[in-house]
Amino acid sequence: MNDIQKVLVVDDEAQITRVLRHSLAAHRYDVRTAADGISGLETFHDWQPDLIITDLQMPEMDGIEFCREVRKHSNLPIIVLSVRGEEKTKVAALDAGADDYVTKPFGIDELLARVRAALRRSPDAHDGGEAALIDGDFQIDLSGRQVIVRGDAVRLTPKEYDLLVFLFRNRGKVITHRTILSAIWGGNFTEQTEYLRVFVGQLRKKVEKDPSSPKYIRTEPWVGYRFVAAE
Amino acid sequence: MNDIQKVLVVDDEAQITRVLRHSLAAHRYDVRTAADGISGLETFHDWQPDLIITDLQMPEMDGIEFCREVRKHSNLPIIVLSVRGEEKTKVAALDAGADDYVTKPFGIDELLARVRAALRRSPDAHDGGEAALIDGDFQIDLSGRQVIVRGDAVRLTPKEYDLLVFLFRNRGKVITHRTILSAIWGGNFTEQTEYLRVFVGQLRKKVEKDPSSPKYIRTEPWVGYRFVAAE
DNA sequence: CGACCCTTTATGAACATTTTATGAAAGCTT
DNA sequence: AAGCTTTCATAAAATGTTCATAAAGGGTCG
Repeated sequence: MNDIQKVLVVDDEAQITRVLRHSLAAHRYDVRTAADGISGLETFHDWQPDLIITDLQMPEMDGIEFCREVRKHSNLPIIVLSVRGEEKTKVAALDAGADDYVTKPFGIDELLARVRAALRRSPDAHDGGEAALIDGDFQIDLSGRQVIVRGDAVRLTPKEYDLLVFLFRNRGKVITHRTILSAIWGGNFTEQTEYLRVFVGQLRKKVEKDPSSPKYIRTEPWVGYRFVAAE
Repeated sequence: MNDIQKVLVVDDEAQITRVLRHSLAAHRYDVRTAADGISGLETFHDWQPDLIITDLQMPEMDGIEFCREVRKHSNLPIIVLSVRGEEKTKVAALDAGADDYVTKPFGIDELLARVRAALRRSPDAHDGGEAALIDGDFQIDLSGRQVIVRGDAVRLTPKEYDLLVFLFRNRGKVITHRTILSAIWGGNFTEQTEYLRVFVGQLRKKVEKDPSSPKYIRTEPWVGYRFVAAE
């Protein structure tokens, strides 16, 4: 888990997203916004946020449907915003997987407190599961934030760990440099491929038996990297 | 976790407790009520409920103080009810450890949905608060609030004890500084990592055989701490 | 007052991240 | 195939952050 938490705001009203982006950023959250459910889901998959704040009425896909889609892949906290105060809607949203429901207009301090409460309760929400075995030699314990290689626990720095987990979560697929940088370092670092090389190198040294011919973290020339799990 | 979930309702207005008891019981919850914070805490300790619903204004001990007390021993979901709509109060309650805040008057269906949402999110079966053996040298007696190291009882200050118990409850996992601070000191202290260092240092001096190379309370650089129990 | 606990502050050491530099490998062009 | 260009991997310096510890200041309760 990062020290700095990632919040995805999904709303079609630019006014709302602007306010939220500003307030959340001022409180040291890493914020991204999406204008509708479809692009919200995209950002969710690429960026793996720690919390989602979503409007209920949106074009293309409404908030309830959006919750359901997100819940298929993760149980990270979702806070729903809406003007509608009807009880049925609230119940539907909460039962669709939302964790909290805030009616507009809302006080920004209250929302921030609810964000804190939601995050506190789920320190690592998007760790879908407990331990994940890759093969006999290599084991990742998501909930314990621990990596075991050939029996020994390996000490990874935060960025190294984030990188490894991100690669692992997308195992099998090729992931572009851009995508990785955006997910681990944030949207302003998508050109810093040097970082990536350095950290991939360090990871391989700590995790691979023979770092010069890697088994798990393969490089896909001209494109990016691919994490391969023996299965 | 039991099939049937236990809900504790704390409120001094008999009207409210009656309605809640009735509605919750109708949905197959096991319900108990308490009229103030003190007896609420008692029932909490004796009965170990899965969720707490509490009013904010009560005689003896207000809802915020009550949240804090409960949080010292457990992180079960807490839903706060109140007539006061002031934002500051909401923020204070949420930062004191509440998971949700519902303003009266509320629809019973909404409250039930929020109860479902809170319970869905909380994987913690109530952890029995009895004695816990860590290994031959180190023993924590939760119900007796006592710690024994190599045969001798160790005197711990309140914060030291709370910290130790919190680490122990999350043993095996890495816990971030933020999470610990939020749990022990409350939501307004999540940046005071100095506190943490001081208290971890004191704990190690009292509990570890060799404080400079700790066996139980490991530091996970840049992330937090991990409590390791011998197996 | 005095004991005790909690909160601050200060400091050197340990550590992670960012930057820069360099050589090797891979594709493209002619 | 030779030469040019882009990309990859690693090492090592520079920068900034966090750790542990000691010790001082402040509050509280009897």
